[in-house]
Amino acid sequence: MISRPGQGRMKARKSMRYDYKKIEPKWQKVWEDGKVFRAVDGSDKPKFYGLVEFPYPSGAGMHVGHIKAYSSLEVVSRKRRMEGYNVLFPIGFDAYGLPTENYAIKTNTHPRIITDQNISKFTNQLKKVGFAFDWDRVIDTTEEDFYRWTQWIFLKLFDHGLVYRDKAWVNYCPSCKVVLSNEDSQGGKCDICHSDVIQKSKDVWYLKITEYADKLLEGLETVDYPENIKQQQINWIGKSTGAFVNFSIKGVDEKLEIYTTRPDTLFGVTFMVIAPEHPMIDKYADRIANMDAIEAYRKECAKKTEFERTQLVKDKTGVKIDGFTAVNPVNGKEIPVFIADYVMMGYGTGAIMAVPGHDQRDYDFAKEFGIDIIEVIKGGNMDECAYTGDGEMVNSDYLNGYTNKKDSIARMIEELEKQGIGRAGVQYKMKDWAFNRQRYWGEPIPIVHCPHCGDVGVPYEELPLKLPKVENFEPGQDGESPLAGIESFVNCSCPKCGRPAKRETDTMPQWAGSSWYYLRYIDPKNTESLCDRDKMNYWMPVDWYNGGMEHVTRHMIYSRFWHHFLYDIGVVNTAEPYAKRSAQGLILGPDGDKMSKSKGNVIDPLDIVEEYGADTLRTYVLFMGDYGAATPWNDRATKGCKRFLERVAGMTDMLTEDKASPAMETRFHQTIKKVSQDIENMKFNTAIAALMALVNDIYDAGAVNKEDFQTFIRLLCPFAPHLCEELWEMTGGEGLCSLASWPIYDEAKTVESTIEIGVQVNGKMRGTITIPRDCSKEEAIAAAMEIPTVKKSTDGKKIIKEIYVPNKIVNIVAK
RNA sequence: GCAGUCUUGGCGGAAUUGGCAUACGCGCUAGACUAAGGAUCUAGUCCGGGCUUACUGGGUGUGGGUUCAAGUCCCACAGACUGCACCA
Repeated sequence: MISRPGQGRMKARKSMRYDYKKIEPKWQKVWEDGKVFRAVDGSDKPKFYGLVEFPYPSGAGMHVGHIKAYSSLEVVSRKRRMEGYNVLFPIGFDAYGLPTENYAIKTNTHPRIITDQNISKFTNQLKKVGFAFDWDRVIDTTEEDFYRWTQWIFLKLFDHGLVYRDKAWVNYCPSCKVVLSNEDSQGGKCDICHSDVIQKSKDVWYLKITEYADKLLEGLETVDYPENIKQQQINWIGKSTGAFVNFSIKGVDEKLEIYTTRPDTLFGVTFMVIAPEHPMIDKYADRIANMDAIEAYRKECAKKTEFERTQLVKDKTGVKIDGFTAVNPVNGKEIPVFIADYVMMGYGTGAIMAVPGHDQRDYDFAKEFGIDIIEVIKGGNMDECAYTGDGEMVNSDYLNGYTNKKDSIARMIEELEKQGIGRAGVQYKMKDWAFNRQRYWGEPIPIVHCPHCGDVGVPYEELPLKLPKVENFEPGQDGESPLAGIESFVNCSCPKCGRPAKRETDTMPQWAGSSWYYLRYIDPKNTESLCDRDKMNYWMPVDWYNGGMEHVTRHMIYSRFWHHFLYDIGVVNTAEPYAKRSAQGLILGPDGDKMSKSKGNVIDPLDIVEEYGADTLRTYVLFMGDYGAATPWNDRATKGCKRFLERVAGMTDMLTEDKASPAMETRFHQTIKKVSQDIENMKFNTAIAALMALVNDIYDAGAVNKEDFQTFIRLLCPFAPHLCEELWEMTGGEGLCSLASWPIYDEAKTVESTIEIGVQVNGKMRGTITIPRDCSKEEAIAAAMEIPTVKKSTDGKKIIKEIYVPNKIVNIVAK
């Protein structure tokens, strides 16, 4: 070890050397003026398309969470560029949305103005952190030349029969006055304002995403997503296989169709239940004797939010329909029909066959209403609860004796089809995508309602259908869109017949623009198509997409659906848009709670940039913990990262022309390997730890070869690029550090010639030996036996076994 | 209820995938430099015993198992988080 340079001198120099307030703006200007991070079209180089979820430009500005979300691919992209790739790392703004509109209403300012202000605020923040985005490709989903193509895709979907309009029970938010998709109303709460969602009958535009359910499932097998993300998408799509069965209704010429995953339990059916909204009730209202009671029950259900409906898991309620009964098609038995709110209109056919012996909900209901319970699968106790396990089929005629569920289901479906009373079928939990919103700040839906021709698409050449400028953005009465009040917009002529017609006044949901934005980055200024085909062939698919776990089901499934559709109609060149997906963990407040304005624990990234510098911020958000895990913010630890960067700057006092020692050379090669691999595996925390450890070793050595120092600078550059540019320039590096080559390691030089390994006796550590790498067992055992403590603990004992795992461990088993 | 992830010092977290548990950082303790330190540097820091040297016992949520060897694999239990949820 060499003694350290004089401390006083170091102190003075260091503060001068690491003047982040001077360094950071300097290099940001160099990068921007030189368009250093521009993606090049028509390059011969291999490409890398790194995508981060573009932000919603809220008035609050950025959050450290945004910084963490972008930092991963920022580092990967910078590394790729240094490795010689042509990199596309773009950013844009997903700017349509309710918060802006609500703020506009509150402040009586046009959402356009607010959006522009917020975008410039975000842009300023992003630039101050030094992200290597290609600023020539910024997109904004609310701009005409962008949403023109969002509308274009909608029209293509419409032309291909994937858009339909229906009166439906929808999730409706009385506070936002808007129809919500199931995705936007989870838990019965509005995703935007968190108030209770109610059920309302409305005109709804649907996109037939269910038609793509199987393709979305199959596509998952071709992409590199983490297992938990795949699983979430699989659960969301919720495919189940089973059968549709028709039950005839006594006295009327009507079949009641149900869906079941266990058709083999048909002999155990003792009643049926239909959803309160089931159309059959109104159809036969005149034959139902207790219509009053049924109406009363329906009213009660409508009052309940979906959340309340799903909360009452235990107590089953319902009303027996007094007017018709059903017939079990396999045994001719007459069974009662109930309405009950534990059956949902939105899944299957809105009607079920109830098998109380083998479904807990049906069991609870049967107990409540005193209905027979028949055992058809052996193994449970019908007096206690429903038996949902496997077992031998009983009381089931031709199914008796079957013990395998697969076989009995197959046999039953065969019978159903033979007798013409049912068929095999599949169901999805995922429902069609409710696509309209009664709001101003969104893409107008390009449809004209003609009294003669019906719903007609706006001609493609008339796109964009511009969002008109209005004075008043408040939703109209009964949740009508603000656009409904603008006569000049509403009244038009039918594109087909030319006669007077009216425009659709609803707008698209926020998910529309984000469903295809990644394509526009490839060719943001194109006026002829949404993206040039050659450019697409070069850049697509997105190589790596990072974002939040909260977008894994909604945004990602919607955009995969659109992309699959565009692929089917020949617009894009790949079936799947994203080859690889990763997700960052949350940054929690210093108190360990989720950051929120109301808790007052939000960290503003610009405060950190001001106090510690952008490089410290960037390094800390990646160093703070496992990238995928939620980690609390720690201001002290932030300071630790700054200390590290100061020590890096301080190394310029130790530069020498002397060659590094063999040991130090090994350390460098090890670090290059470690950092390179860790970045690929998103283990940024250990990559930074490895850099810190190397700095510690260099400080211990007291000197560092100048070229080695430049190697170090290049490794650190993706994390702390401003400082590294400065040190690169200071040490006479050619060009920009950001464009320098990524260091390459020599595998042979990553290993020491002699290594220290542990020695155990009976599995207990007794010491270590230093031996040549890959040395023989004899040599290692002999060295191990020389250790006094090993001698002592084996003394007088018989050595039964000597285990030597080369370069790992010696274990001596003695008795 | 179903599915998935997880539980390691005072704290955030490492552990090349079965081979020296606690790397790196924070904090803390002592010291140095200071007029001063919430700056910087040095040494120490899993818990306990020990002539504080040598050495030694215990230790990765709990209990068991496999193995020469378990934070890592298997079984059971407890707890935390995330997503879905009367999905027929």
